[in-house]
Amino acid sequence: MTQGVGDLDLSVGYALKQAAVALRTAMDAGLRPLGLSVSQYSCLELLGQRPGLSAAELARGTFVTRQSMHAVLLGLEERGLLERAAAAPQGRALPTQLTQAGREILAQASGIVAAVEGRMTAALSAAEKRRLLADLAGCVAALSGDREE
Amino acid sequence: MTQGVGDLDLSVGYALKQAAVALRTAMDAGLRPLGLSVSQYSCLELLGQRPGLSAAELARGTFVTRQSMHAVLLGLEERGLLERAAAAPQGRALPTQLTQAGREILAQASGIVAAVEGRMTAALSAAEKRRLLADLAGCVAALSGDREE
DNA sequence: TGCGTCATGTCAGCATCCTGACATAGTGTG
DNA sequence: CACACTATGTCAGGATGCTGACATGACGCA
Repeated sequence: MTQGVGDLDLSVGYALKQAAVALRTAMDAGLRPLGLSVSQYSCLELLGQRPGLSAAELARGTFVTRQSMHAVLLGLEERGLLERAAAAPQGRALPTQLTQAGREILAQASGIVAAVEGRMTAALSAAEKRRLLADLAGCVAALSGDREE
Repeated sequence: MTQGVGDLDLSVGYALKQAAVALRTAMDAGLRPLGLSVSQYSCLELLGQRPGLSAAELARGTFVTRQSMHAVLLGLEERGLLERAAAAPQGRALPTQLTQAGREILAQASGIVAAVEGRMTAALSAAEKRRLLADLAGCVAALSGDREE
């Protein structure tokens, strides 16, 4: 046993990586006119949907480390797209909110990204989309949670 | 119009990114004992299945740029895991091949990665796996090929 | 033959993201 | 109260990947 990976064309992992790269590339190209990176957009989008999140919460929501999110936040704050509380109202977490400029650029970016995602899933019916979502969620759960058995 | 992305939990792109990150993290953890990064493993795996590929072909096969692959090849060559032809037998492409040491470490790495992928897709039947593969391939095709009609 | 185009290898610079580490604030436990 | 533990923000260093650029070799076309 201890068989290898086998034909790459039959590997879910290979296809997953390919799809993720294709999506990231398409988003990057679409967002470039706005001067936003995918990471910056992800941060804005999450913050737009859930105002007041802290840096650590934003990091978990965008699947990066606190340190990476910290750098992203510094850039966005310098551009005036978001504001961070100067002092922590509780604990050490500093709540973050979009500024008016941030909301405006997010609206544009969100439309662009929605178009990209729409193009990506155009060939899928609503039911197929839900199925794909469920499959991906299952893969995530299988990888992150259970450690042996 | 120009609606935004909407609820992230219903976004295929969000789930795709999450799954890709989870897979990469799991592979990274599994390969760390061997001293291999995911990029290095990807290169070795592709080279093992298709010996003699050039750097540019390896780059396309692992979804990175030629420049990134160049750096990966330098590291693997220095470790004695692969050999590159000194001169180009045709054109400028330098064919690359695994050394014996490369084949040995690839065998171990491939087993580890296969186990990770197996864990990821354990909940899926063979038919569901094919369906997921087809869906992902469809997403890639929809994003990469057609530029407006 | 000469020229334009393309693919490849390579160098330089920049952005992103990671691990490791440290200080601080809250919480639980003896 | 003292101590351990966790969560958060932040700094430092290194690894990785990208864009831009340049030179070289192969090919097609006039």
